[in-house]
Amino acid sequence: MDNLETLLQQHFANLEPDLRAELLQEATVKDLPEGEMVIRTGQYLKSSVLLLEGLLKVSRQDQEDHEFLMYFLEPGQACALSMLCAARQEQSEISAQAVSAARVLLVPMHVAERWLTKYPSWHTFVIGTYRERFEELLQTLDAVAFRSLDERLLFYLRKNQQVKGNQLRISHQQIAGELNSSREVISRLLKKLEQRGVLTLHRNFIELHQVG
Amino acid sequence: MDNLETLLQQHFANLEPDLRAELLQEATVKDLPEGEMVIRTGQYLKSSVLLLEGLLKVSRQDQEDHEFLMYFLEPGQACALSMLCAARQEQSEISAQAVSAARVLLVPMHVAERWLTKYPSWHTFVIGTYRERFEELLQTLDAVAFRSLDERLLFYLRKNQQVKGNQLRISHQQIAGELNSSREVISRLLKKLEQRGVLTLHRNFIELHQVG
DNA sequence: CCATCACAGTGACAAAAGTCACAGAACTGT
DNA sequence: ACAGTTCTGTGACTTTTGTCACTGTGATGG
Repeated sequence: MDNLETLLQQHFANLEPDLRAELLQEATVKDLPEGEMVIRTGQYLKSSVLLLEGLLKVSRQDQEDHEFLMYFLEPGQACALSMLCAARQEQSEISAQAVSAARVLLVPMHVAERWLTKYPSWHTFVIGTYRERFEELLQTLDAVAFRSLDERLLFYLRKNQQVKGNQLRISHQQIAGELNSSREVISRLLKKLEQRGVLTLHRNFIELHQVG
Repeated sequence: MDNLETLLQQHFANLEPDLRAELLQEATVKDLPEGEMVIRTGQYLKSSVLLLEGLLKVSRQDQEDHEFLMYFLEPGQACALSMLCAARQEQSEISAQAVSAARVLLVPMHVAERWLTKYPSWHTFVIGTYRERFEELLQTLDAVAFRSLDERLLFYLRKNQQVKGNQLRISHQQIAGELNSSREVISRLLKKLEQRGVLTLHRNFIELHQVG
């Protein structure tokens, strides 16, 4: 597929050409409609996930109904958690969902491992992925540990803004879920933020104003 | 130093002999008295930290006085965060403190990078370090995000128990700091735990009972 | 056009955690 | 032995967050 090669070149420019070629051979391409789950909690992964197109939302879940937004993945990035689970042959404790229609590459575990020694650029990529996600995670941890819910809400909205723009099509219920809070509380806090002029509330979407 | 080689063999058995030899040449050994900070927030790191002996406490801090226990490092382990900061030439946002007298190896950044391609076992070690710490961090995140303070307190105590044994020499104030709470609250919760028979309170130390 | 449904707003109350004030107990050095 | 310090316990209060109950409102589909 011509299109595929272009995407690879565009978003994975740092990988050496040989590796890109082998990626096309060894990896499975998968197209995901909006809303589809790529990874589910409790699943055993046997592949690493690389994102070619679209937007993925990676979140943490526990036994009960709690879920929790960790970070977004954009094209050219890989899911560190998927590598981690795959490598350990353990159950996934996270889930990934396509926020918008997405196209991913699935690299089988054993291939990914082989490449680590074969291609320096792959190795760098993997290490880089861990590093980036580690930092994201630290930020999230900070927010949860040190900030109160209203600050975290703002943090959450900004994070969404970065990848989705100013118009967020999302319900209060969903937000509550991803911040592990309850709808009523989120409603109240959003109202406050509206009064402060940070955003405007509409039915089923929130309009963020530019930062002053 | 003979002792040093023994320690290396003992705790870093998975590293190939050549690498262990080179470690002795290239890395700086540093002895830390109890309580000493190895890494401070805001510092620029130029080395990765490997632990040979003793116990290190790695915590996160923010601008204000908040601090936050992330995990403990035991001999044979390396600080993933130190690798991360060093590699990025960024300011450290964490701190590491010797809980008991410790001996560490400092591997200069450029050497560590060179080894990544030179020694497969080093490469495996680094990836493994990221993975382990990633998982620890996820656990911590879970605790903070989903658990209430009394559960987190228990989680914290167990974590300490694993590395320090049943007798914890620690004040309520310190605990409060590392859980980002306040002394009074911790005192009260500890009292509850004592009533439940989980532990016994003494001045400046807490005795954990065996898990039933 | 109306029944249904998801979404949003709100008041009242409960629970969890943080803050303030103070007191006593145990250690420390002189 | 005594003063000073650190650690701990506790009651009263506030703030933040969660829960419950109920209302309104727009969308959608027969």
